[in-house]
Amino acid sequence: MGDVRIVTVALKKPPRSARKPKGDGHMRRGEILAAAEKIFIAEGYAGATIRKIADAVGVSSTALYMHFRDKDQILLEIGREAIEQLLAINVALSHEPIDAVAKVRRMLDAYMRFAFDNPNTYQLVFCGSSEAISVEKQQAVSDLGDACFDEFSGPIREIAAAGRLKTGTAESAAQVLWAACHGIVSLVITKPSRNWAPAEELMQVTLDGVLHGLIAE
Amino acid sequence: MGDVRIVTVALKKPPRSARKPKGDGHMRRGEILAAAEKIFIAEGYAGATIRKIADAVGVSSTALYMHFRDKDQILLEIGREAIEQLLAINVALSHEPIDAVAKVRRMLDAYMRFAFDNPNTYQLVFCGSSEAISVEKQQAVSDLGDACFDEFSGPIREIAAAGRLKTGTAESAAQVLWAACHGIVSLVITKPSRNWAPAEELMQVTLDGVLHGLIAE
DNA sequence: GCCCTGGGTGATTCCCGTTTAGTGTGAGGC
DNA sequence: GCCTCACACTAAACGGGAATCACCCAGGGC
Repeated sequence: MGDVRIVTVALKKPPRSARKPKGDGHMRRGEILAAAEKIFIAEGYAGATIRKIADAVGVSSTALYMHFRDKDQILLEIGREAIEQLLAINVALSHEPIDAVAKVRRMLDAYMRFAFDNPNTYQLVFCGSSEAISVEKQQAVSDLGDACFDEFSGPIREIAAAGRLKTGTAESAAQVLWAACHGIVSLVITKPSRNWAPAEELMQVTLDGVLHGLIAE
Repeated sequence: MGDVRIVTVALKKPPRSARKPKGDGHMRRGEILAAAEKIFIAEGYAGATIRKIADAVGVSSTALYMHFRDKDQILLEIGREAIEQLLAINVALSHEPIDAVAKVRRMLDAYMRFAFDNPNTYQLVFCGSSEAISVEKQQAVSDLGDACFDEFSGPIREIAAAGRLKTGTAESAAQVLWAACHGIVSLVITKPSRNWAPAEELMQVTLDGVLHGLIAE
């Protein structure tokens, strides 16, 4: 066979019917993540099955296990990347020269908008979309979540140190503030059929209420 | 086998004419619910499989489909019964001769305690434990949830009518108040490995914060 | 006594995530 | 230029989920 020419052509267009050629290094890994993310965003955790992802990549389902330990690893990797963005936002905000309360408000606002923009990812990471994902599997994502929370609780500790906390400790106040925002976005996401007030209004009422309720002027 | 006596006793039972519409059927349904509830409370949605429930009842898995359309119907029925209790509490509270704000606080307090007492049921009903449960399947449970929310938003409307709402409308305020409580309990339930402040403190800070934040003295 | 009915069953279907055993291929030593 | 070997890849299968099918059988109505 005149292999030389065929090989150069093959680099542009892999043969379809035959076996899919090896992906160069971690290229295949990226392809899998891209396909999985698309399906996951469109159809959620249960809808993103191993076989569907494999078909989208053009590869057998077994091949996914060459690159990821199991299904959860694929989806958690997607979640990890998304939360890195959230963390980046928080880090950026934490360095801005603004009042601690404004910082907290903008962080929580960004958090809620992130949730509304990435509902399936948000559910996966913060609602235990599938209760079956074990703790150690979630470790990488949980650590990032902790990092986000740490960025967030920095300004809260400032506020607490300034004696401006109306109730609770810095820790419980931070947890409650976070939870209030989680509450509204998770409910709106998981129960879209209820007739909610407009998202903007809900976010604003939540922020106003909870900040004025916990933090003194 | 000395079964004769037992049989004769059983024969006395049917008092009504025609085919017995209840008796066996109704009993079996109750048995299934009891077994399912036990397993569901212990092992959650994914852990309560059709086969496990059927084994616990001592019946083939197919038999469950004689009494329930599918698995979700069984578990949603359990959820429905639980929420009826919650609704009863809310109704009772709404008739107490106390201040509207106190009413709201006690309702939300009861709500959070209910969630902590029935974590799996709470997840099933309020966290979309399995995102795959379609809207119309949830109808019965959703209606009860709406009834609870209506009981709760009664006093809120009173408060709004008295001009004591610091921000938002009666509707958005009610949704935000509910969501704040949902947020803290759902996070604590689904992420038990995080180091949370004590549940009592979280509940109190949530209630204090959100009520003072949204409602004027 | 017959027959209809309805709860009950084992086998089956389809899909899921995951595993096993085997195959084609390309890079590297000779 | 050939052989070898590691490895990306595959088909097939496994175990276990939900749900369905065709049948079975005991009892009440006639």
